[in-house]
Amino acid sequence: MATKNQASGGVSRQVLADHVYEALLVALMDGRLEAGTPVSIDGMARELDVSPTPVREALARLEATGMVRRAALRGYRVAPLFSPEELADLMDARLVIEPANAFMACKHADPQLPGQLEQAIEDLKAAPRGPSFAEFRAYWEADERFHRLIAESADNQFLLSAYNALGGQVQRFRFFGGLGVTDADYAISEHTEILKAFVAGNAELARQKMIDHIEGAKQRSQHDSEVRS
Amino acid sequence: MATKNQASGGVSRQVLADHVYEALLVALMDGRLEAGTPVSIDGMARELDVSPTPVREALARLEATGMVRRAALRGYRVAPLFSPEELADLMDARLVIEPANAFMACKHADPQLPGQLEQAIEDLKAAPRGPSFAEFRAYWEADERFHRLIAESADNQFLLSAYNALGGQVQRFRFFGGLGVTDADYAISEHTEILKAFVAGNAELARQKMIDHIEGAKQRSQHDSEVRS
DNA sequence: TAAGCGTAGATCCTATAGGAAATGCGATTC
DNA sequence: GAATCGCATTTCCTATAGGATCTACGCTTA
Repeated sequence: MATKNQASGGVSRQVLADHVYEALLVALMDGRLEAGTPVSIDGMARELDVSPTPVREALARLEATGMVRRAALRGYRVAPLFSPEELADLMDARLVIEPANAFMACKHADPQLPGQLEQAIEDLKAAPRGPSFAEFRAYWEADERFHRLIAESADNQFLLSAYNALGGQVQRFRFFGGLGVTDADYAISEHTEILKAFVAGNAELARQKMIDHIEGAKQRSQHDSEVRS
Repeated sequence: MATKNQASGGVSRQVLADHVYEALLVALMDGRLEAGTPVSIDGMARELDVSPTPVREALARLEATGMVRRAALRGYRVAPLFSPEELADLMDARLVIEPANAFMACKHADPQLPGQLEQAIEDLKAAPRGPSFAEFRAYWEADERFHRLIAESADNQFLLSAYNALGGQVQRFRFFGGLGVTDADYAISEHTEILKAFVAGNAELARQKMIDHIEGAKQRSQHDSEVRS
């Protein structure tokens, strides 16, 4: 996410910290690193066959996403999975931010946006939905891209930061580790409704459809939580 | 901000990275590190007489606040000051998040909250307002505490994260470097209005007063931007 | 005069080593 | 039997060193 490979070149010896970040992300999403597990800097360095320095930097970045937590002089631990209450809180927070994003993005009326949104929906339809992160990663990225496109088109870097900070956008998908994606059909349908509002240029409708979508996701996530427990 | 000193002990040998973080923060707020200036890891390490490792970690944390930006293999640079347009965007983002915080916080009706808010207002009145960060730091902290108390009382960790992510709460005050605080009287008055709504337990009024406050701050910040340019 | 190249310096990135603190376990004592 | 103390191991934190890359400056050449 935060890293981007430079366009020119090709191989472009990537920074090690990026590899470590990626490896930790996959491990977290697959559920291999369970909630509460301590993440030893030295240990992880041995496991990935690198020095502790890039591991330290990768963990510092991960901490900002909320995936791990740091206690001074005690190291990092994997953040706990969301409780149903926290998941509901996350959706409430999204209900504050994302409808506003949709409204503003629709106001700006970027002519390229509808096409990009449609592409994201198509990718969502095509993506596999298996239980391992390697499988549902494409789904996650398509879903994320849809919401991020809207957040970016709102053209307000701070709202974008706020959206990013929710982070739960990432964490939410940790639930799918070992389960697979469960709400694809609903999500595709609701995304399409939002797209329609954008095509029509109806900002107020876009806001409302976004509300509908997130409230739907909220209810479905509650159901998933109960299944898992 | 993000760091907390452990309660017991007292001296509690702080982590060096925290000192570096603090030093960089002060330098940024005072305007000693101007926008666009490269922040050399090795150079900063020499200047602060530490090794590059804690500097690297401090910069990684600062990057998450938006105060500095990192280009892979090229190091860090001080993020540019906000343009008037960006400042307006920041206020628009606050208008999305903070009124919702106020509404929810008032709904929760923590009996301790009004007293704490009043204390924050009193501190705001008492704080000096000079042009250097050392002088107006107390003011900044009292203002920050007022808004943060409300954000925390909303009792939704994600909205709190979103509020933190704005970060502009910090950056905004970079404008006061060399100028001093300019809108203290207005801020105190508006904060008091918000407090009244909390005391009355009127959530809808709290939301509205927060809107009034931020819109006021928006207009005043625009004025400051013009003065500075 | 302007453009291209090469070298020197600075900087980033990674690895390694060592001191300090924290955790865990066993022995001792009340 | 339970609690406390002490030691060993693990882990974090910081410093130092070296290789790789980028930047800047001066020189050569057309």
